[in-house]
Amino acid sequence: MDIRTLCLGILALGDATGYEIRKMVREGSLALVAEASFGSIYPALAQLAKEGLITCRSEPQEGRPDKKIYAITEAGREALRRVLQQPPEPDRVRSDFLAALLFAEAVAPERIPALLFLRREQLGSQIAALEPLLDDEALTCTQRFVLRYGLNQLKAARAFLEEEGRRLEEELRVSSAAE
Amino acid sequence: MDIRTLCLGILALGDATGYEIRKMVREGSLALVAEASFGSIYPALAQLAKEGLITCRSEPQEGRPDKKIYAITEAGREALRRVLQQPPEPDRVRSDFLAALLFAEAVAPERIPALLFLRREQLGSQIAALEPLLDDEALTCTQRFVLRYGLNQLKAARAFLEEEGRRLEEELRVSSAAE
DNA sequence: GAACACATGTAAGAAGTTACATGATTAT
DNA sequence: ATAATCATGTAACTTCTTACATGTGTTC
Repeated sequence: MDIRTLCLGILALGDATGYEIRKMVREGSLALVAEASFGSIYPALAQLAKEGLITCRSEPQEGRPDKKIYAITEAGREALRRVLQQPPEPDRVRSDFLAALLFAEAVAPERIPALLFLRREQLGSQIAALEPLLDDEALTCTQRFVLRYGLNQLKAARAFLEEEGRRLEEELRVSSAAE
Repeated sequence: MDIRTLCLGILALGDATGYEIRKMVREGSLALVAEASFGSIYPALAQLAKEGLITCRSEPQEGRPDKKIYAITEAGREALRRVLQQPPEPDRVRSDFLAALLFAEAVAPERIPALLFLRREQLGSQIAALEPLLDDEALTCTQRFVLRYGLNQLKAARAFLEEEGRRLEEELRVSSAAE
């Protein structure tokens, strides 16, 4: 899903400014799912507006640039529906942690316990950051579902590391002692 | 982790050609972790060789281009170690499926059951493709760990969809009937 | 008074993908 | 015969990020 479609989809959930879209992508349930920077969001919004898939109204502000509030049009909804008819691509996971584990075994096995520890920490704080979002009463049931899905995945990873991480460390100790 | 480092790491696991690296990234435990196309692998290998982090020996072949077998050097190992000293970045998940779910609620809620179904199918075949790899006796314990980690995540997702997917569909039926 | 939140936008550059170029061998 | 596998490489293109440009208001 490219940034254009992402912006279009977010605007289907409600009117927003570019700034707000960025915030949603960084903090909300959308953060689990996608990424986007200002440098890609603003041009995407301009393009969508030019094509009539969204509209823009300016709200004057003092001491800062006018707020540009974008709203999806019926043509935009239709375009989004067409995209959603396609089966979504498989999720892509890009895990530097797992890659580092694999490579560390070859060149720096002593680094592995630290990698496991760091990841457990990281997962813990991600979970802690996400969990309170569930308390928001305003969530739709699908938003709640997505959040819970994300939490489920993070917790599954943490549980795996708790249970199996020590076992891995043990195996490595044994095999390095055998040399 | 950029493609350069990825190639360097793979060569730390053993000598390989560009073609083989591509295969590992598509099929092995590495497929869970990273992606790379020929268009990025070949230039990366050429660059690494120029910098002395890997070496290249050519093996003549008939009827096809010479096989270029790359091997990591001690300088390469050292460079890789330096990279591994840095804490790895948090995993990035890019899930068009979850995004589609969120957006579908707004513009095409009738599409949600199909999305859930498709994802369950997709997870099933990913799991089925990965599971037999565990039988490979040649896996190092870390490679096995990574594979099992990946399987654990896929199964956690599938279990979540089995249990909670139906509940979501039910909730949506109720709320659409209420209109 | 330093840092962060608000607010938009552009331009240069990084990083990678896709498609092209070439062609034998092997399996279906 | 048609497609897939083996094998390398380049060039054009897409896509996105980072950094710059600008400035006020608010919080620590």
